[in-house]
Amino acid sequence: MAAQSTLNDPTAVTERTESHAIESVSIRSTVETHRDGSYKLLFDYFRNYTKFPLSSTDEGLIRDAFKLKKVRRRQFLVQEGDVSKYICFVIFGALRIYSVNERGQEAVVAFALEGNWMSDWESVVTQTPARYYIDAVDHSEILQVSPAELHALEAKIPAIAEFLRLEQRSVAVTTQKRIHTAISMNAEERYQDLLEHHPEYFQRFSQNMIASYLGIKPETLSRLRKR
Amino acid sequence: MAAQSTLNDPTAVTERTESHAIESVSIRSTVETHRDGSYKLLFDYFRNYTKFPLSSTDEGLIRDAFKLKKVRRRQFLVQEGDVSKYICFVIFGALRIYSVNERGQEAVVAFALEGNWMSDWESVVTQTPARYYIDAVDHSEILQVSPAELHALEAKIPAIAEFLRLEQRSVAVTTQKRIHTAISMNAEERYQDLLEHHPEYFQRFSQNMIASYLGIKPETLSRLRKR
DNA sequence: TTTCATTTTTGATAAAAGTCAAAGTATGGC
DNA sequence: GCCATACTTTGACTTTTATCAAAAATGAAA
Repeated sequence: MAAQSTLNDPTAVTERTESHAIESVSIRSTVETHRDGSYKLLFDYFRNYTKFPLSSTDEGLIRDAFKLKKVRRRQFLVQEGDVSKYICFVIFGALRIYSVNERGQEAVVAFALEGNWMSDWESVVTQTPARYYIDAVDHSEILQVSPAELHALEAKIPAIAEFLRLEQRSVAVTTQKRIHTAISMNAEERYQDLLEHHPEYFQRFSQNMIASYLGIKPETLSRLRKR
Repeated sequence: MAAQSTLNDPTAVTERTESHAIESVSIRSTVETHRDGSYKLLFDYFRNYTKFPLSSTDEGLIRDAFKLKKVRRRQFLVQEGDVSKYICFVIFGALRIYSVNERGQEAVVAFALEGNWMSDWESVVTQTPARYYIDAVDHSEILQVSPAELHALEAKIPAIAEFLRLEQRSVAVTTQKRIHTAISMNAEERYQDLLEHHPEYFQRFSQNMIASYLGIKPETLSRLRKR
């Protein structure tokens, strides 16, 4: 399966991580501070989301496991048929995961912005070929970790173990809400729901992508917006 | 959120647990064997799904944590607004989780048959009022466990810890597939998809419920079936 | 078996969303 | 700043699905 993390249910956490994302963008002039800024967002993420402390030793272990990667706009991280190796944490930029059906129509399953996680879990976990594409909507910087490395960290760092527990729950909560929205609301209601819960998506993603996320055609979204 | 477990991705496991479900039904004449038969399905479930052994001591701990409950047709396990206390494992029968919108329309989020798990995870995990109703579609027998007890078992029994890891993943995989189906397929395609992946639902649930699960009206489902 | 309630089907019509084509509008790469 | 490309909007029309009403079919209880 595919999943964007939304551990941003607790509002306070989201806001803190997002402010750090901005910080990491503003200092990305030198390689060294940039690196630090990138990992700092991740460390703060673990610290804010769980109640466990994170020592500088822990930080070192995390730094070794998570590889920094820069991707340009439209660059693929995963293509359909690949066996996906990594789970991604977005430092800045935006990712999207989507499928393409036999008619060539795209369906956006999830977006990920700064401080969100993104992975084709089914592929990563079961080591089967991905059903989805993951690509960068904007120039982005991400941290990649393999499930094996993450599992190894889990045994050493309680904050990571706790994170994984909460993360999986959060994915389940988020996806279930989306099922509910998809099966019980019409196009207009889904649009209003997205406006309410993810107004930032409208700043960051094209109408085409938003329409695809809502499961409607761009023309229909355009008409909804006119009202 | 709400989630039906579908740890039945590995086909072999599903088939073994389902055969046990039938067994437990056939021996439900005396209280003692019935009890044993019920728990046996759960033990086998843990054994088949993970590679860790389960000692008789472990079985005793599990027996203490999971409470057997019988529910009659249409009986509610959770009502909207309740703070849900338990995670359920279905021994026999069928459960359904659904929402009711302001117009009184129901939307079935998930079904659970023998060997499946059912819970309003959001409510159970965050101790917030449930958005959903869970009720029995048929006379059913279920095992209930609180998240706290399950967490306690996790520390003592590796098979349980492994189960929880895999279970959460599985919920995520299943729900993600459902999102994909919901946003990228039309009514006919969703119907065909359900026929292919869950033909048993058509034996166990009314057309009304199936339609609701597919996000269409009963009249539309009836017309699709005519083809 | 008969009866009553519920579920499913059918038909006519309405509303929602999709399709196709074309005209505007942005915008990112040079 | 310009151009080519991609994105968004608009209009006319089609298809899909919902709605409403009523008739069959089913099935559970007396």
